[in-house]
Amino acid sequence: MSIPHIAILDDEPEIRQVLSSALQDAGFHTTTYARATEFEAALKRTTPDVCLVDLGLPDRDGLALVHRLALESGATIIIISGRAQVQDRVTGLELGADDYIIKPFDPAEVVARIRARLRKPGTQPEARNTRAQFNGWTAEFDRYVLIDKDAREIPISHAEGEVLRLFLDSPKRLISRNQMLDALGGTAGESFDRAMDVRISRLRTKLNEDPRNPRLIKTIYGAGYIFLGNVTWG
Amino acid sequence: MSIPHIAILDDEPEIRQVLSSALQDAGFHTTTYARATEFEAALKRTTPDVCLVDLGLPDRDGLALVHRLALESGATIIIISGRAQVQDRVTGLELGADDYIIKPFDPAEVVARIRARLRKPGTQPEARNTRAQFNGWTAEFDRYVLIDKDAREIPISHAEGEVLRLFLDSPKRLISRNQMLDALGGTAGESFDRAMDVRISRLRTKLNEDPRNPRLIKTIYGAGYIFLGNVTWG
DNA sequence: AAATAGGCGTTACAATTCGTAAGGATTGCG
DNA sequence: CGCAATCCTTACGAATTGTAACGCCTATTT
Repeated sequence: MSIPHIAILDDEPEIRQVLSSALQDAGFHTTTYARATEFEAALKRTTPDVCLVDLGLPDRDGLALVHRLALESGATIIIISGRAQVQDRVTGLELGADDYIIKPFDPAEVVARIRARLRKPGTQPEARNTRAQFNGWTAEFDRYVLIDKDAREIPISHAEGEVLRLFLDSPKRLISRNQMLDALGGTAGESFDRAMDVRISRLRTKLNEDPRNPRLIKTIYGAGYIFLGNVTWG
Repeated sequence: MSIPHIAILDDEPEIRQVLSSALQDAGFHTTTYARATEFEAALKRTTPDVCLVDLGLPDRDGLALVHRLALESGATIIIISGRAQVQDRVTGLELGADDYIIKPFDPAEVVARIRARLRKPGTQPEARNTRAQFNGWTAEFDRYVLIDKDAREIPISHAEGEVLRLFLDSPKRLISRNQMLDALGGTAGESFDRAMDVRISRLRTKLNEDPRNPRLIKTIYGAGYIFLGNVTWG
């Protein structure tokens, strides 16, 4: 499974910060926006899996934005709001929001509610594409093979494939060990992160990475990994 | 779509009454239960679309019930509870609830939250058809025959057919051994899962799978199997 | 009813996968 | 430069899976 992507739209920097770090700790990718215009511009390029929207935005009517989002994107929308009246909540939900969280909130509950959403079938971010290309390589995930520039096929194991798929789903983006662990169903084992090293090591071998100078899978000391290929799916 | 059916489980008659009439006014069918045992008995006959569960039940641990429900039924589960601590909510959501509403609640919000749930495209049970096609093959389950691209008929046994039908019902999805066992009425025998291997092995043979590079039935080490064909029923 | 054939679970053994351990290499910091 | 933390790699072995061979059971035929 790939890493779900959460968009956070809130005008208060502190709240963006709190939510973003809590969600990242929980294994999600996050992107934050301070204004609706930024957010809408970003939506033209890519759709997140979940949108956290603060209704108290200064530069736009938040409810109208929620409504449009719901109609057009199919993403899960969670409103965060200081307005606690039942009528506000009902209106928000009727206009298309999937959930409504009242400030002040506890980040742990936000995480739990997002997890509950993503658990349901049909909301998982797995478009489960089957083939991707990057830097002369082709990966075919239905057969679990890598194909190099000379059309030679190199089989990869399932575990290696899942790691590679994770990278290809989020290229040029830092992926922490924690994110890998729970994206790949880490059994929270004590030394399971060592296993992840090994998986990546084996993958690097098959990708002919030069250990001194890895071109595709780069290690960020103390933080995680980053995949540097130019990926196109399909 | 037919009229959604909401089950209400609460030991206080007044709350049952309030919820039930609000939901009926909103256009849902409702059934109420005062005790978990009643509720569970009813579940054996039919599954509601949404379950409203009060956690303060006297005769059972509500959370355990929620957990079991979530695992087995796939229905939407909404907890209603007087316990307002964040930790309670997080626990309930982690155990499989889809939403968590705190008493005292406003019936209008309950309705809005249920509507928001049912708006999402959910999976519905499909009619059990008798013929399916995939990747040049045709399977006919009334006669238990496989037909290859050259219109040659290959008989398959009942046990093989059941496995194949399971795959065709959930293509491109991981199916764990346990799911197979209880879908096919495995008596959880000690070494009965070995039998499943053999069934699959025989099925693969009839599908002309290359053992080194299976294209249709893929094994995922430690997890189960995935069927990769493009299936159309009918 | 006996004989026969096929379905299917069981067993056993070979092959594969993948985590773990251990030791070496690298990075960051004082 | 030295030390500690982090990371890489190799070898090994436990667990999982594939499949051939065997035998029990049931149904069908004679």
